[in-house]
Amino acid sequence: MTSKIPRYLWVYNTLKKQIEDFKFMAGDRLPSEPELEKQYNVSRTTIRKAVELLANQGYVHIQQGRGTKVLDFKTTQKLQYVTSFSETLREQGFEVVQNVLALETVKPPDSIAEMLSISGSEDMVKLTRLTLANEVPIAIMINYLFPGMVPDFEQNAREMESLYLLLETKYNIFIDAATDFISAATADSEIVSLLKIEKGAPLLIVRRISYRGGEPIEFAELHIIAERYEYSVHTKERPPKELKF
Amino acid sequence: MTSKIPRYLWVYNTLKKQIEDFKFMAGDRLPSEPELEKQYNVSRTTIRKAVELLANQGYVHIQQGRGTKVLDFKTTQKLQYVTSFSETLREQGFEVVQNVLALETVKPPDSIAEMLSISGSEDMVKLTRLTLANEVPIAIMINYLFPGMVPDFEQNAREMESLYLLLETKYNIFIDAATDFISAATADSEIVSLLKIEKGAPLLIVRRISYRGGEPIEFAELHIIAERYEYSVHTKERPPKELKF
DNA sequence: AAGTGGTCTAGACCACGAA
DNA sequence: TCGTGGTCTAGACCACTTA
Repeated sequence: MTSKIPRYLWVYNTLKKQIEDFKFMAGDRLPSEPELEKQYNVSRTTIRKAVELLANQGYVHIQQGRGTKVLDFKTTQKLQYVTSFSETLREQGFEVVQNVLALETVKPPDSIAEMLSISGSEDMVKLTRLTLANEVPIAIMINYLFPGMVPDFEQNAREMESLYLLLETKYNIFIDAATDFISAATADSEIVSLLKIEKGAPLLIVRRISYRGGEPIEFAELHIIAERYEYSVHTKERPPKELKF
Repeated sequence: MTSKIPRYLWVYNTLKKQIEDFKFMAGDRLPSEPELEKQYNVSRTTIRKAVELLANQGYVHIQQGRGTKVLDFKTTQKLQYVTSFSETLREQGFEVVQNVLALETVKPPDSIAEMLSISGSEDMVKLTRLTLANEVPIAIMINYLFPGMVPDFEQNAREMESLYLLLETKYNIFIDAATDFISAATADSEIVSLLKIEKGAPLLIVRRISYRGGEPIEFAELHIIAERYEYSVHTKERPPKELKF
């Protein structure tokens, strides 16, 4: 029964919950690895995998020779993963509505074709939406998708809550990485009328390429009203040592 | 002799080099794990650790039952790690100069004290610099540091190339994580005169908290001319499954 | 059914930090 | 020196994909 999930995940989740419930306080040391072995009755490999996950999520800090320190998990959480814009807003407690402004089939502009490493003569689905949080306009979002990946997209698009959720549930497409290119601009007249802001107001521009298994599967362009939303990103340790050959 | 570095790192670096040298082409499969075991004469654990690293760096994509696919490493590289602004510019081939505009000891503004979870009555070192790339102004950078961590900072600050490099070499401070809060604004008159741009020009605002071992050690605020620099970020897979208890 | 990656064990020895 | 985490082995069995 319990056997559906791997043991290291069970250990990970148990320890994580204890940290979140303050059974371990920030600054405390986690029990040592041999001790955890006994407590959970698993091998050291399994313990280490669980603790490594906790470290990746920012719950603990591992130090050779010293022990594993519990961190203040509220400060360094949940920022390092692929999420959609609307999901992030919802997590922050906003009521999010996405109004579809346009749904077309177009040949992508050269700049986008180049970023996706495609020819540009291939048709793509272009979805333009206005994002409102608590009924206030926040952003214009434009998504480009490959028609072959999303059959009958038009029917589904108009009633979806989140594009990523739709991709996962209806099309079984799971995005596992993304690259964001972040810039800034001032509002031009088209944006002004859609977002109902003054001309010249600052906008955050985010261009995102989403990947599954190393293949680009989506391009998105967000024009965000800077005064109403802030983008946050958590970056982690440097890559492993380079060797000189 | 060779024993200074762990074997999994050696395997990792060897495979990585082969991918970068196109010994394995994008789309190819990496040899299977048992095969790599034989080739490198190490255990499966060691092979798996090396391949896992490659996957984390975006060189390969691992699929259970199917194999490990080599990716186009140029498209998804080197974006997920902590780096300094000036280091990034240098990597892109610019000649970077940082002019120190001011070096003061101040009590941090409430907003910054709050982000760092400190009282605000504690003094901090405030360093204000103008960043030029190929002699063109790019950004204003303001750093707040704890005086206790950087004794004799004034002498070192004026001649450093990169703040992070100085922290590492002189003070043995290694930043291992950072959170960026990214926003946009339009240039006010103070910025206008320093950066020599028109009033109202779009700026990217990046506020960064840097951590070592879960403790905040630095706060930085960048005002970047949006037309001259773009910020990029790579995010990865979602966290492990949550369990319901 | 065969081959791939995923989980797990029991045990060994090494490297680092603190007392 | 002792206790911590870091590396590594040889082997077992499981889960997924493809044929």
